[in-house]
Amino acid sequence: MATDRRRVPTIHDVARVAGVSRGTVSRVLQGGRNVSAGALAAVEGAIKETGYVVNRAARQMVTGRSGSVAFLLTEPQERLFHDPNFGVLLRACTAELAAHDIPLLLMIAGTEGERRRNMRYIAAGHVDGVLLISSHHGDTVTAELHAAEVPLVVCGKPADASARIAHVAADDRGGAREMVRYLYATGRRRIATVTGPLDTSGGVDRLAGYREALAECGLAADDALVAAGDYSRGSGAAAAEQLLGRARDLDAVFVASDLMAQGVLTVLERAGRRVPEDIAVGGFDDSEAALESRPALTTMRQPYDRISAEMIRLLLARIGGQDPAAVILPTELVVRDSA
Amino acid sequence: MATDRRRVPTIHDVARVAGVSRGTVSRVLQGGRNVSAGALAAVEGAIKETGYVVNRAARQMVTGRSGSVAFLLTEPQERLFHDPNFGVLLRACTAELAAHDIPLLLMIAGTEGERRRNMRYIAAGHVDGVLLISSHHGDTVTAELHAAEVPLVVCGKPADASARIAHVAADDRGGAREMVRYLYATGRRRIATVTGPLDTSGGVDRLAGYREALAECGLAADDALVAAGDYSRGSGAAAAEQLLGRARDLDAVFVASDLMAQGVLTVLERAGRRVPEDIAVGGFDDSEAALESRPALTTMRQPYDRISAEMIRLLLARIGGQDPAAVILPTELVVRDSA
DNA sequence: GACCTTAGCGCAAGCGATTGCCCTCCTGGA
DNA sequence: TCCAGGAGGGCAATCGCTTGCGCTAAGGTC
Repeated sequence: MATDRRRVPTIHDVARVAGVSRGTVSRVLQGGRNVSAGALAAVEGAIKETGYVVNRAARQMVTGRSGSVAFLLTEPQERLFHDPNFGVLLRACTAELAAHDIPLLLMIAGTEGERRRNMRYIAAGHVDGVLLISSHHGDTVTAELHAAEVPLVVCGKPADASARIAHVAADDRGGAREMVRYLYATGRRRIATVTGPLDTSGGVDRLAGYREALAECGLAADDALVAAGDYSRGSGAAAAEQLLGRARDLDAVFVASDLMAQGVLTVLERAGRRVPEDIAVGGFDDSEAALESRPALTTMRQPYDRISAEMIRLLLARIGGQDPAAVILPTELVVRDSA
Repeated sequence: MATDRRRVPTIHDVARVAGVSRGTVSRVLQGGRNVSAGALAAVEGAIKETGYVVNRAARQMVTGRSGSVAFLLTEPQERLFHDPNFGVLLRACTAELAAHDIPLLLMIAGTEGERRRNMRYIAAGHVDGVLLISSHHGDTVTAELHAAEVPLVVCGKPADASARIAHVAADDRGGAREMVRYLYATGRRRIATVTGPLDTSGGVDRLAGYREALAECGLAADDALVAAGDYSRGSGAAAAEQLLGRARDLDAVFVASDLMAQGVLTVLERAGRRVPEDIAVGGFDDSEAALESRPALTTMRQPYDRISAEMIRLLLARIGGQDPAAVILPTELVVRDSA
């Protein structure tokens, strides 16, 4: 505040004001072990008085910890922020980390060059850990980070389940299953699906859940009722066209993402099929898109707030030396107008 | 524990391998002034051989520069990522900074506590500069950062034009003017507007551009034709309801954001007004939303890639000690189906 | 009262980079 | 042959913090 100096106060200034040594001040900063109540109070007072804020660079030099973590996106550019889920996750992670006073570095590895630069940065120890948002089976980032022994938590199930990689995911299979059973319960018998990309766990698992539910309901699996998408709106529309062409009698479709469901809805509308009267549509995510659609989308909610909170918890545990753990969170059926 | 013994190479290792002193290695890192060609080659070889990466914390200690910048959002939580513009800007800034090898810290100051924490962090010198995304006139963040003499570039015109604050903005007034003149040129004579929040420069300037264009076209200003929104879809819908109630004869509406325009479109559809036959709708932003809408939105494109590039350029210049500058970038009319 | 613990805390050694200072050479002009 | 001038590069101080080491003094035990 009114410190005439433009200089930022250091631990030394605090020590002088408090009448103790720098070591003691540092001990207070570290939690106050082995510090008398008197010294503690003096130091805390001095910190307030001087407006001291620790110099993270200096701390990092000796501890080797940067006190920051990376939020690494390895999706292709276009999908990045078009898909509202990323934004929601990013915001939640930022807030969660802020509560721990840990800044979040946003890293986007769209191109190969960016990927390399970011890996270099991470491997150099500039961050304490990585929150990885990527799910494509082909990509090597997960393996690289794992090999580099960087504390890592992946959002979604990593492709290579054999490696013990900490991750947090929604219960894709269970969620899909519940949605399809719901469609069945409302009287639908020709239930199609638009899948997510099948080189992601989410895509695969939701399809598996769909099939499982069909079997449980005693409905025959029919490949004509399965169309692939890539989570984008456009791919949802394309898939819907296919389905309409292949199975004119379908009366419901489970779409593996809300964005794709929007595409499906527009195609159905254009084709003159009423939703939900003629065809019921169930989405997945409960993103912004679900509320925007007309009719409002019945969907499976992914608990992004809990997902991000768990990711942070797991990452901090990892950084603290604990073993990698995995968390699968339940989804929740949100019934609106489309089914 | 994963505390492996393979130590990260330091400048010392590089010096040893290259057969020079640490000082010389550092000189090479700083650009190679006063270094002979032979030493330079030796050092570069040694860097490659050892896989050396500078320790930014150590560098920061002596230079006082962190080598990172903050991307600070002070908008209320909800608007944050629902509005696709933020995402676009964030992505572009990240990419632009990455090209300079500067990591971006994402900071969200939704609540008062977050605001304080972030200000503290910034004031402590943990970042070299701030990209501020905020436009509400009431907020004090801009002033605070300016007072703290932190290199700062604001996206959008700062409320307090008197302070010399570096900023980059689209030509809101000119863009609005062009859109309204376009609507006039296509034969519209009862042109309404849905404004953005009037405590932001964008909101105010687009309204000013609207009025200016009306005057130029010889149309009378009519308060019944002006409804206020806050850039959100919902507010656009509400504004459209108002306008329909107040001026049933309107034949065009200039909406100050694409998101609001979506809201307007749904209301018009519900009211049985055809777009563009009965009523033309012009948006602003050319965001994702413009393409999603039905009919596809005619809108003014904000050049986000250029905006972000300019923001980074200005910020780096600021950090380098140059005086604050302002850049206003032209918008571009994108004609689609709604007008 | 002598002897042990042990809590509290000062001391100072680094962490890895930058940079001012100075010492060597080398070159060229007188 | 000498010397001035300048380029190249080594040396070491320095940035702010953490932490192991060891000293002091306050209790506890017998």
